[in-house]
Amino acid sequence: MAKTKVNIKDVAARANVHPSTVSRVLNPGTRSMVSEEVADRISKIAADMGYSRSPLASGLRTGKSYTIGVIIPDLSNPVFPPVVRGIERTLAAAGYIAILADSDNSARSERAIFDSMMARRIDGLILATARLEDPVVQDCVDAQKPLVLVNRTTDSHTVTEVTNNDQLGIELAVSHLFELGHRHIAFLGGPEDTSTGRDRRLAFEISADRFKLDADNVVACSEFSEAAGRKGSRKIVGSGKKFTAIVAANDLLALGCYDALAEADLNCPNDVSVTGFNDMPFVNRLSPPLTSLHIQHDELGVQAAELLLQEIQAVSSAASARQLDPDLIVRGSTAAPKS
Amino acid sequence: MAKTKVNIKDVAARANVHPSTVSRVLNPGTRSMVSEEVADRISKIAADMGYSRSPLASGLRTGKSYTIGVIIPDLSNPVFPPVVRGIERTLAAAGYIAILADSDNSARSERAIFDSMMARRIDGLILATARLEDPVVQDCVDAQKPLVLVNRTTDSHTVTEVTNNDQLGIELAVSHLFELGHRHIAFLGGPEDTSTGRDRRLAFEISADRFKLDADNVVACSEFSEAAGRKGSRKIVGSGKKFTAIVAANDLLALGCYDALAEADLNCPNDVSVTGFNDMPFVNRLSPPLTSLHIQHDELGVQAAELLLQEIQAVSSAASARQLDPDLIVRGSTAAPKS
DNA sequence: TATGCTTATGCAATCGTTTGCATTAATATT
DNA sequence: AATATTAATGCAAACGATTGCATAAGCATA
Repeated sequence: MAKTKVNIKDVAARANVHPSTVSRVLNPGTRSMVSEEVADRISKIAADMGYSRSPLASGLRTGKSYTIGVIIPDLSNPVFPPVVRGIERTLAAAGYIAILADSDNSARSERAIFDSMMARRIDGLILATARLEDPVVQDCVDAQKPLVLVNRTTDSHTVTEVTNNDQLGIELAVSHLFELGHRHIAFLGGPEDTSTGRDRRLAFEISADRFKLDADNVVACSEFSEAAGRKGSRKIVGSGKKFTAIVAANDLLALGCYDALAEADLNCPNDVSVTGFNDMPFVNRLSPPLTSLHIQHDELGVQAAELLLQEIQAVSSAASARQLDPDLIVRGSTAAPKS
Repeated sequence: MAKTKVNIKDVAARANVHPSTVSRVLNPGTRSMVSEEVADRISKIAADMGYSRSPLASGLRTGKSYTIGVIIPDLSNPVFPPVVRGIERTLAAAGYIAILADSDNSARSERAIFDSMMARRIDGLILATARLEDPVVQDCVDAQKPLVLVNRTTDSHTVTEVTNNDQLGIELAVSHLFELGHRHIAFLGGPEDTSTGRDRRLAFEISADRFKLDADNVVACSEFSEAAGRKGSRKIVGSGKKFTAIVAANDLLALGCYDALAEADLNCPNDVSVTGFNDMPFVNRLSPPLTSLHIQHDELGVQAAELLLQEIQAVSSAASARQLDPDLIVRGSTAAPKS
C-alpha cells in the first residue's frame, strides 16, 4: 500500500522549505534563483523520496503538455514504422512523447483524431496524412498549433515540411530504365489528391519529356495499395499501348503490377521491367527482387521531429522545408527490354 | 487571435449556472443529477461554444490521465504494427489514447520508457516486450498499475495476458511436415528468455516426441531477426545431422534460413522445407512463398486493449488470460522430402 | 548608523475540473 | 397547515505545480 505518489509539498516539508522553492530547484530554468547549497539538498531529498513531477499539474499551470500528436495514414504500410520510430526517438530525447494515431486513410477519422488530440492540448502535430487540400492542416494553422508535415505536403506550401525528393527519385528510375534501353514506359501513379501521388506523376512526365520517351500510358490508382495497383496495372496492360517497363509510384503499387503481369502471362523483368518507390523492407526478397528508390525513412522522422521542436520553441517562425534525396537500388525487376 | 480555449466557467457564465452544474451535465455518470431541461440547454451551449474538457485539469482532479502506455520491442518487425493498430483503435473508442514506445529490444531502454510513462501517470500499460523474468512487469505489478501482456508472457502467469497459442501453432507445422513425409526435422528457435522463444521450442520437442521424430537438431537464436536466423541456420546446416526440414520459430528467422540454405547450395523446398511463424505481410511473395502460421495480430491488440480497460474499471480483478489460435498457411516453402 | 541594493525564499493566486456538503425550492406526508 | 422528504443547484476546497510579487536578510555605500 502507501503507494501514494509523493508530491512537491511532501518534498518541501521534508526539506523545510516552501514548495515554490522546490519547484524552482527542479526546473532548470529557475534553478539559479536558489542558493546552490539549498538546491543541492533539495535535489537529493527529491531523488531520495522518488519524487517525480506530475505532468498533468505542471502542464495545467504552464499550458504545455509535452505531448506531440502523430497521425499517419496506415501503420501497416511498412514505410511508416521507421518514420514513426525516428519521430518517437527524437521527441523522447527532448522530453516529449508521441501519441500515435492511424487514420486508416480516412479523412473523417483523421478529423476525429485531430479533435481529440487538440482536446488533449498537444504542443504540436506531425502529420503524414496531408492531402493537397487538407482541412485539418488549415485548422491546425488557424489554431496556431505548431505543425510539421512529413512525407506528404499540401498545395499551399505554407507549413513546415519534410519530404522526400520525389522529382529526383522518379528521374533516377526513368533514367535507369532509359539506360537499359527502354523507350516505352508506363506510369502507375498514386492518388492525385496526395502530393506524393501528383508530384511523382508530374516528375514522370517531366522526365519522360526530357528523355523523349513515349509516355502517354499513365494510370492513377485510387490509393497506395496492392489491390489498387493490380487494378491500375490491368488498365496499363489492357490499354493496347506498347510498353516495356512500368514505373510505379510506390512499392505496394509495384506489387500489384507483379500480379497483373502474372495474370497477363508477362514475365518480369523479361517482358516488362518494374520499378517501385520506397524500398520497403523485404522487397529485396521478392521474386523478382524489386528495383526501388530507397527513402531515408528514419531520417524523415528525425528531421520532422527536430523541426517541430524548433517551431515549438521559436516565438514566431517562417515555415521551413527540407527535402531528402532517395537512392536508386537496382535489383532484379529491371532489365534491358527484349529486343 | 482570441484562440483562447473556452473553459467550463465560460460555459457556466453563458448558461447562468455554476460551473459545477456544467461539469455534472458533461459527465455521463453525474448527468442524471441535474434536471433534464437544464442539462439539455447546457449541452447545447457547450457544443455551441466549442467547449472541450481539458483532460489535464480533469485528470489532475480525478487522478486519471486517460492515457495508456504501449511498449513494443521493435516496430519495424511487421508483426507489431497490426497489433498496435488494434490496441489504438480499441482504446480510442473508449476515450483513451495510446502513447507508443519502441524499446528496440533493449531492457535498459525499456526501463527508461517505463519510468517516463509512470511519470506521466498512465492509467495502464500494455507490454509486448515481456521477458520470462521481467523486472518491469514486477514493478508495474508493485505499483498496482493495470497491466496486460500481449504476445509474450512471463514465467509467473500472474498478470493478465493475451497470447497466441504457440503450442498449437508448432504442432500444426510439425504435423504438416510429418504428413509430407519428413522424419528429420530441425528447429530454429528464438531467444530462450522470451516466452515465445521458449514455448515454441518446448512445443516442438513435445510434437517431435509425439510423432517420434528425430529431433535433436535444435538451435536457439539470440534474437528474432534475419541476421540471427542466418547464424543459427548455419549451425543447423553445419551440424552434420540429417534434416529435411526446418521449423523456424518466427518468419524473420525463416528468412535467415533461406539465406543459409542458399549459401550451402541447398534448395528450398526441394532439399529442405522451411516453415515460419507469424505470417508477416508479404511472406506470400517471397521465393519460395513461406509456409507460416497466421496469427490474429489485430485481434491480439483488440483483446489486449479490452482486457486492460476492464482491469482499469474493475476494483480488484484476478488475472485473466486469453489465447488465440493460429492458422497454418501452406505455401511453397514446404514439400515432400526428396528420396 | 541610516539607506539602498542584492539575493534567497516565502506567500498566495492561478491553471480547469470535480465533488462532498450546504442550501434552497418544491413536493409529499401526517 | 406544519413538517419531513426529495430534487436541483450553488459553494468552496481540493488536485499538484508554477510564478509574480512581497519580504527578509545580508552586504555595501555614503
